[in-house]
Amino acid sequence: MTADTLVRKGRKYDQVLDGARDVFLRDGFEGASVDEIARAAGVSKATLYSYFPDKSLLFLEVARAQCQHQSDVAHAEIDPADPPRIVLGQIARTLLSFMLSPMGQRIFRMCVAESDRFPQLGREFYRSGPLVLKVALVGYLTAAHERGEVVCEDLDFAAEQFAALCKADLWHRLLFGIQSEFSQPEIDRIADGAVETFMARYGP
Amino acid sequence: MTADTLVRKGRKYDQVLDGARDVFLRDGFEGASVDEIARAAGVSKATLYSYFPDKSLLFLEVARAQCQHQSDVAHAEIDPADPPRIVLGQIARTLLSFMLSPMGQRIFRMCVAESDRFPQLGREFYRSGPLVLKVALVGYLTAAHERGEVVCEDLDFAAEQFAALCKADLWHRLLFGIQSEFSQPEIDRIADGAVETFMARYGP
DNA sequence: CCGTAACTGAACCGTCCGGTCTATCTTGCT
DNA sequence: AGCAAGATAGACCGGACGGTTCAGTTACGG
Repeated sequence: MTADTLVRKGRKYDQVLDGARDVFLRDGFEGASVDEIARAAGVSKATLYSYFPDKSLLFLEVARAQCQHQSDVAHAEIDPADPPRIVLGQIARTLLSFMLSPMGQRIFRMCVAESDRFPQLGREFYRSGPLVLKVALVGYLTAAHERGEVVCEDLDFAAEQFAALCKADLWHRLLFGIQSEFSQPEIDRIADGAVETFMARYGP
Repeated sequence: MTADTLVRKGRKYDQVLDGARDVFLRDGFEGASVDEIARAAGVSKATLYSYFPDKSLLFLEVARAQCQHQSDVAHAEIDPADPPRIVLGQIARTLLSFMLSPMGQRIFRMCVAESDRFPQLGREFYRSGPLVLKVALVGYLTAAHERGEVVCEDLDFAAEQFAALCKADLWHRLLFGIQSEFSQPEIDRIADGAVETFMARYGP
């Protein structure tokens, strides 16, 4: 008897979660049928229901796991000694590549759509994603501030503005279906523009 | 016989559209049941189906009307002779008050959620809202640029950045259910911050 | 005031979905 | 080998939904 079988209720737990993640991210909560999830997971409906008492809890567990995963990824490696232009550029590119990825897009879409039905979903997503990045950014800005590399009274607000600048243009085009693929030059343009504007305001 | 009865098929057309708008905005496309729309509209299901051949077309018509209405509202009154700080502040407040309003929030949520099912929805929303505002902003910036009040090579990009700056902080809190009501000082803080940062980069 | 067209309410149909159940098969431990 | 726990397929149930139909009522123009 392995530790896994103790914690989880059986061997196919991960299969169920993986299948559910695929279908939920593709079709949303209402759009996904339990039969299809079971099929995608290669598992019978009875097995699925032996792990999760109902569809909502399965959905929340998928969302939770996905937020956790996002949270792990979001810990961008920041060297607090590097100058702002370098670090901000890295962060902008990390953020943009996630936001514009199919996975990032689907997660966001799902959170926005379902956060009425599942209020804790939006909050958890925020805490595990945007907030993590913001905390890291504020941490770095504090260090840079002490070195006089940034001049600002409200680093928290500055961090929010920087994140917002990364969402200019491309992100809305993606969200509203104007454009779905982005070239590296397009991405660089947004990232560099964000850094440039941020430094114009908060640079020494 | 009035013109209305010629164009539309009957007296209750507006009732249907109003009821449908309320229910769709509250529950989304899937979440809204035709029975409930009929009830909210004070109309029988048969009447509803005499106007619209199916639920999708009713939804699209509601969305179209709403985008049209949004487009009318989005035409902020801009005096091209005013200095940037004044105009940008006005625009920021107009944009913020719409984004943070229950209606603006619901429309956005619906567009994001349903633009997979209805690809033209996202595009129409974009064209009738964000794009209208952006065109107005670029128009003003061009005038200000010629007077030397802003210094910039890519006014289009600058306009996108300004709109993005208005979405800092508050908007995400609203979207993810962290906060639902906003005081005027909170809004002013975002608007003034957006103007300040924009002018730091693009001011003379 | 009458006829016509719009409207009503409710019953109805077929479909799909979430969730349950059962009878059978597989797996892993001893 | 044998047994218990878990997994399987699929039938099944109740209910909701989109959409249709129809007999009866209302409202309005000539």
